[in-house]
Amino acid sequence: MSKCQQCIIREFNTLRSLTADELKTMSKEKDVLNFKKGDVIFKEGNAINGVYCVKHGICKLSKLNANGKEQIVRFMKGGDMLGYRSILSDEPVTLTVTALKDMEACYIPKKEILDAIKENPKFSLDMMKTVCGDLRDANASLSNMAQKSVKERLADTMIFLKETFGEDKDGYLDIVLTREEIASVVGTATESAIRLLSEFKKKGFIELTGKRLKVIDEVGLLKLSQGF
Amino acid sequence: MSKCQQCIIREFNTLRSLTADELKTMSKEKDVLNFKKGDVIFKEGNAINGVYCVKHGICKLSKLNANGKEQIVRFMKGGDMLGYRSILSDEPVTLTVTALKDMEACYIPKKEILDAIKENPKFSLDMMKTVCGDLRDANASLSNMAQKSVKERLADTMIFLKETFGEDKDGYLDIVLTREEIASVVGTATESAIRLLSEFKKKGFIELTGKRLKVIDEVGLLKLSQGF
DNA sequence: TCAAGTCTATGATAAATGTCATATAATTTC
DNA sequence: GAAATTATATGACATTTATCATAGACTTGA
Repeated sequence: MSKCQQCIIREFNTLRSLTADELKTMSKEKDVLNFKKGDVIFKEGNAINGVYCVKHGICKLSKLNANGKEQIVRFMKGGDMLGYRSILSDEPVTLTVTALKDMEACYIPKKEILDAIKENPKFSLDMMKTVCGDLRDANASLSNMAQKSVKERLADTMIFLKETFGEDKDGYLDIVLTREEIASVVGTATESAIRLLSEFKKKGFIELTGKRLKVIDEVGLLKLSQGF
Repeated sequence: MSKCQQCIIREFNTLRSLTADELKTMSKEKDVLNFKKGDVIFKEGNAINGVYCVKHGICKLSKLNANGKEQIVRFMKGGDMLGYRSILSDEPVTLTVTALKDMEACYIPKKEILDAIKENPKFSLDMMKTVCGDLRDANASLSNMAQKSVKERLADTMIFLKETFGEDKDGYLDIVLTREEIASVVGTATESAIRLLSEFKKKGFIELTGKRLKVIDEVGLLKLSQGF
């Protein structure tokens, strides 16, 4: 079984603040889980008893609204911690998490995290920074969602996906989404997203090959996202 | 000078987890500040070196977007803590805070808060719960903003204002907002907000007397907010 | 491999929302 | 308290966005 102490991904998240001893106990208590593309890791309303430390893969965090439509609230990838909000606030999860690529994640029981918070102020503060960062981003998204047009938001999304997930050797985004999922990030109807993607392609901002997507003119997209 | 130990408001926020000793030091270090309606407490981009524990009054937290429009992200009232995100993540503030009513708030230097986090795990965990709660709310707002119509969001806002700020003896909401501010909460144009308020009034959901606002049919508004 | 299902694309149209113009009401300032 | 400013209200219209319909492309599974 892999040891947390040797896990590289740990350097990218709050677990970096743990002591060697704490890591050892965590390593003993953790489970290594695998998920296939499409697997649901947990669902809105579920009670979970641990956090998931993502090693590889990508997942989406979404909320189902009254009329059955999915709103993607954010993505997570290697290094991110899933479910910490629920654990920390001792509430059921409020988002559904679905794998978008095959994933490997370590399940760390609640107790380990809460103990570490009690014992290790550095970890505690680091954890707070993570939540605070998420909160800052959520507020920024809220403001954008409220005030930008669909076109501007789609441009934002293209840039965000490139910056967050990078490109493969051919320059295509290293994340594959359906048009419906793109629409659900942007907060619009699938048809509207499709239409605007075609427009972006026509204007030379992006390239489309099936579901594969390449950002060609990031500066242009940036300008567009700011309303020019 | 008032003592934190005897402050009732403290019972409503994370400071309730502090020990008597911690409260004593905090009391010594804090400043009591007063703000008039309209005063800006801090601005997007400012560096602050402490948090504000609100005793009385109401303020709005907003973000200015590229085209100069204000987006109200949330409100705070007695018991809430302002600026903690910036302190915890050691970043400038990302929101502008403006008093909507005369306010009294205690300014607590950063050091006191960070020390308490290091020393007192209960406070630390309580603090985390607060941030996590804010994050949950922000995600929910994001999803609503993306998927609900302006009319639905306005209905939500009316209910939210009633639940959060209550009513005076005449049944009017205990918060006074301009139409522009209402629009800025909902995320729409001022004229659209005005039009829909008139419609709500005509349909008997609310009563309008100048800026004073009364919710008459909360159930009706709730149904409307869910798309009926 | 083909049939069924899903996804993407696009036109036509409807509905929602924003913008501009204008008028009146309320508030502020001198 | 009158003039100036700001806030509210509403009409007319433009623009954006959603919805419905249809068709072809792509996947998937028997």
